[in-house]
Amino acid sequence: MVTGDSNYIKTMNRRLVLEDIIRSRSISRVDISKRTGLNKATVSSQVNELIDQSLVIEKPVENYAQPGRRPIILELDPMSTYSIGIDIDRSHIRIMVINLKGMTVYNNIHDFDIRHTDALPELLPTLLEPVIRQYNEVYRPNQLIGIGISFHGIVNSDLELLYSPPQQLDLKPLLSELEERFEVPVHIDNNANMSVRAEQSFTAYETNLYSMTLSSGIGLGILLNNEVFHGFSGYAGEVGHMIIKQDGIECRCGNRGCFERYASDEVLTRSLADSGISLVEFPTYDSLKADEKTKAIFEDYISFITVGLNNIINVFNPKKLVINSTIFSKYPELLDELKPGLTSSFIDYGDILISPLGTQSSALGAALVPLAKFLDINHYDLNSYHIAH
Amino acid sequence: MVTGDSNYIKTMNRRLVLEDIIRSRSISRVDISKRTGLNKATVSSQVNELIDQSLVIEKPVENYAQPGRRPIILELDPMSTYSIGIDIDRSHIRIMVINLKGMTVYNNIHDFDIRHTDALPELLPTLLEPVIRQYNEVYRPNQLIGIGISFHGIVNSDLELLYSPPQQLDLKPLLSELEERFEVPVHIDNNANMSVRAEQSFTAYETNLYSMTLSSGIGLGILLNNEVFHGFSGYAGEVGHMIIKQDGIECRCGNRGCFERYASDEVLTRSLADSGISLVEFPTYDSLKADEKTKAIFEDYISFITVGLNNIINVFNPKKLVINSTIFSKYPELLDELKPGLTSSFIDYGDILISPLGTQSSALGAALVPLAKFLDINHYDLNSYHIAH
DNA sequence: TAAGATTAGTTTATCTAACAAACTAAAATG
DNA sequence: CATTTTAGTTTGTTAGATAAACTAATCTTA
Repeated sequence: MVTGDSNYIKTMNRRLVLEDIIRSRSISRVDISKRTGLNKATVSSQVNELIDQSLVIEKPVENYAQPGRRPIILELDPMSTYSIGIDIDRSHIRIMVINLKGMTVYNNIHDFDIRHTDALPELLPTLLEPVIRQYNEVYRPNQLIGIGISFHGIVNSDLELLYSPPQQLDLKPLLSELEERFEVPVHIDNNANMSVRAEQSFTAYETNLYSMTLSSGIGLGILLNNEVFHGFSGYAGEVGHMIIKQDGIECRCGNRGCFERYASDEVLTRSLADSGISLVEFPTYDSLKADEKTKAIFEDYISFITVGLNNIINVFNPKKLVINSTIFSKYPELLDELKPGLTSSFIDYGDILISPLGTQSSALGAALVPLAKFLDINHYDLNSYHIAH
Repeated sequence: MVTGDSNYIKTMNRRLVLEDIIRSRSISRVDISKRTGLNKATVSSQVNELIDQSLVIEKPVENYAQPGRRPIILELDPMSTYSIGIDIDRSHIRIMVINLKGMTVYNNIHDFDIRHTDALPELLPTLLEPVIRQYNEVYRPNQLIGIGISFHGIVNSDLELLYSPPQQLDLKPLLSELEERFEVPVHIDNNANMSVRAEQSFTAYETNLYSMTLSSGIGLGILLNNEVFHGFSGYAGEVGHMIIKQDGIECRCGNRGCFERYASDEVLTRSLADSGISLVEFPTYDSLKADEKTKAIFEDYISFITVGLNNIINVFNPKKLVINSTIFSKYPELLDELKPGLTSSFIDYGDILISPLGTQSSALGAALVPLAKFLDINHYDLNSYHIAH
């Protein structure tokens, strides 16, 4: 059992200091002391250890006109370490490299076929090898601190991947292959779970945050108390399989009337395609609504999304919820049309946002996991940073 | 901000010790040391303070045949303090008194009419006065440590009660009236939230636990990390207003097709009444299924409950979920008929239980809140105790 | 029944890390 | 150039955890 001793409080206070440096971007020792409530001496000793560990660097302050000794500005050392995030969806593999400050320094997409998922233990090292070789030169040698992988399927507590059409894959061989090859920890999780971490770090910092991801299916990344909520065996957040219509359309899961059979981006795209409309050409929202048929398709889509959101909101009463959807990114007007449907007497929420990270969110979130583990911090609030895409 | 210092670790370790004494019921200092990992000396000093505070008593061990010095058995002092829990539903007020060990020492029901909710600031003191006078004599004087009240409606973060038909009541006058009159803290919450605390303490100890309460409406008490999850403004767990049928039956909340319009105990009871059947006479389940009409009513009920449970399970992936329902208590066979409906490919849960606490759970949970606050502990695991009903 | 074995709980000395207060450092101000 | 101001460091104190040595109390066995 975890007990309280001197080691415990030291780790705890180290975390407070480090989290504050990250959140503030640039901050002096005194200000950390004021903000955290820790004694100046405590902050000094903690900071000096962080500098010894090459995590934090000191910078002289510029344009300072107050009397008194100038503060020494503390920042994360961007040249300290780097982390790799990988997102594996049905047709692509995205590989991202981010530095300690969460800045994207590499971002590349490879074609992939979900049917060849079992080839990943050979494919991934091949793709990663040149990337790692390159960044080991940019940074101090061997400063890769970990790899995070996002899968578009359930990653259960036995480290198995469950995906559609109902199929199961043991991920342990892939993990050990990568961990042995590159000698770093490898973290895996579902894409919605990885996304919500990225949204917390880059979009909207909340200790409790929810990220609804609409693509081929619908998943909800749930962040409670700065931690991804996985449930008892890793199946939490499978909101795509909430039943919103009894005896409705058949779903791959075996039930009928699942939310994702009505409101996923894939379903909408297919409905539009059946009417001869492609969103690739990016028609304006007004032009789409001009056509009676597509107007009806969008209205249906909105009404189903509203039902799902209504259910999620009634369960979680979220302060903030982020929607990650290509359709919503293209047509933010949808959000305004949806909100009037969320006004029943016993419903309440703070804000619903459209993700600015889009399809990059899961790879970004995946890359954040090793960083947070390495730094031993609970949250990684980078909202004050400018993000390089 | 909460920082780590000597005071912090002392409180933390005190909590570990006290929680272990409660969970074990009877335990020696050495065993606490072994179980928590705390040093023997630390446990001794913590325990001695708990004894000084009259929370713990020492007892000689009986029938001990091992060599060596006999352990001194530690237990909570049942005569130390008491707590009051009140449940206010649509037609009754239940008042319970429990001691430090969570044992029920008083349990009484008064008639009440929900339409007179605004009369509570006068009514409650009148009902409580004689109870408190009596128990101040049984225990050391003035050892009431707090009052918890469970309401069958949403208690939001502004301390307002929202209930059906849509109505709003400011609870602050009631709170201050009671706190001034009896000079103890008063805690309020929704009935499902209070219930889930009681289920954790008495039915199934889990750090994450869910309790679905079916009565006039349907609520989900959500316990995450030993804490009731309220969401951003107190509206979390309103699963009764999940929409399970688009354009379905009109609900008091303003939407259509809400879960509780199909699966609440009240709805089933009314459907049966319309067919001339009353459950008060407690017909056997077989006799109910013999009649085609009632059989169909029950099948509908099960199918709707299954949809709601499916949705909750897909969101939370619970290890344990407790159903609190008069119908399920009467006919536990319903649970077996329901489970085959929860077997889709992407669903997983540990166990679904029927509450053994029944209609007492919310008052019990309400009484537990002041105890846990007073003891400054995170969980109150009384599952090893025999409960006196 | 007395010595030895065994286990429970206490006492003592040590250590760690936080803290308060006194200090030094380094700047603007007038 | 003395004064003021603020940042950061050094020093001494304190609380509480720990390990190890101790005392207490009991059973075992010769």
